[in-house]
Amino acid sequence: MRYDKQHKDQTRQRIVETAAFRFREHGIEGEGVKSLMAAAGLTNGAFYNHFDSKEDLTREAVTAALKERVTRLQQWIDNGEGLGGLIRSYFSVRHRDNPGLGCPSSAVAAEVARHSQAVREAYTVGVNEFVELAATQWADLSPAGARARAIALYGLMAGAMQVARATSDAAVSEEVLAAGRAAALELAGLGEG
Amino acid sequence: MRYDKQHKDQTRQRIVETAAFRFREHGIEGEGVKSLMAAAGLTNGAFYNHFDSKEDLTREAVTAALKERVTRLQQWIDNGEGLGGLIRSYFSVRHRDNPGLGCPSSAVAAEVARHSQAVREAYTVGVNEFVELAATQWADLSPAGARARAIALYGLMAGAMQVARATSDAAVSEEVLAAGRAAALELAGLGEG
DNA sequence: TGTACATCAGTGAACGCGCGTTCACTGATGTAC
DNA sequence: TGTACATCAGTGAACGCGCGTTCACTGATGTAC
Repeated sequence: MRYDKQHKDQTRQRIVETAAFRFREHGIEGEGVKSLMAAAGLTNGAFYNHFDSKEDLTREAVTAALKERVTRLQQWIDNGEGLGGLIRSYFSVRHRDNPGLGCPSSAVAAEVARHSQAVREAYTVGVNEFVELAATQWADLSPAGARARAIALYGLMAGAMQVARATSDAAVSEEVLAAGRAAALELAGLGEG
Repeated sequence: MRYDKQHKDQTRQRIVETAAFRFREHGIEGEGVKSLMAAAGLTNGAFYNHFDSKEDLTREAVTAALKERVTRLQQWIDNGEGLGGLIRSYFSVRHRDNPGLGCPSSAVAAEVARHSQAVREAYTVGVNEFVELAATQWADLSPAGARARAIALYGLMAGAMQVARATSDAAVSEEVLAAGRAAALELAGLGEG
């Protein structure tokens, strides 16, 4: 079969998005090329028409997932809810139970740390963009102070979400979400808000 | 060969400790039974004299690693440094660069979330012990308030450490450590301390 | 207008490899007699 | 005291399986003439 002009680009994009989702759900190591391609509606062989290696795709998927999160934050800012909106949506049961569409750091940061320089650079760029945008939300702080707050908030969110997901006891897990939410709002200057 | 009475227990203990170290270094999925046993000075076949499965060992290794962290915190409390000592040692370059002996949550929490109920229960018990002990360090708060603080502190530490490890840029990584440290000390009521 | 050929995204079997697990075997030492 | 046997932690080859990757092939459609 022969395809129209944008077909290959669309397919590639679909693979990246599928990977961004499934890597967050199953871990990067836990998601094989064959099952990933099947989820994208293709067979394993086609993978290498699009990417040099799984590592190559990993880099792109990390970039895509983090870029999507920056867009999401921008939407919270645009609609006036700002960090409060982000934080409340972050510490939700829905987010906890759906890692595939959620925060990449809470899903794969520990794995990224063990990946190649290229993947880690993509991660660093993406996180930095998020932090830079979030830092604009502390009007009363110096740029450096706001950036430090944004980094701490980011770490708190990613870490607390992981603990909430790893916890087997439902009550403890919800306690973790609540404690994380409260501390995050406080960090954002929205305490008791 | 035949061995003295405690030999088997000692070997088993050595395997658990080796696993607790190597799972944190390479991830649970990233550390195979063969290489793990070699690191413990044995061959792969002996593994099943001691454990039913890798999952079984995982449960024990998670328990052991978290128990060790509780002991470590108790030492900080006993020597009078308390949470400040813990936090400063946590956000060190040494801890960042040596995950094998460090915080289990920053290394394998995301993986634990994808493991069996038994592993997640072991994780929950261990984290709970740590949180309970840490919560004793907010003398001025209610038990519930102190527990929420302890949980948030724990999440912040685990998450920020992961971001610091995944970051490829040395300056950014150190910035993450510093921001995490400052926010953690503040959460502990030791701001500017 | 009709036919032969080129294109190329996608197929699916196969590669070597490492995984978790199984199992027949080893061999140093304790015990039985 | 000496010999035969039992014990059992550990060995290492082998199992089936899924991994990431390679590659000869397919076949619908565009292009050449």
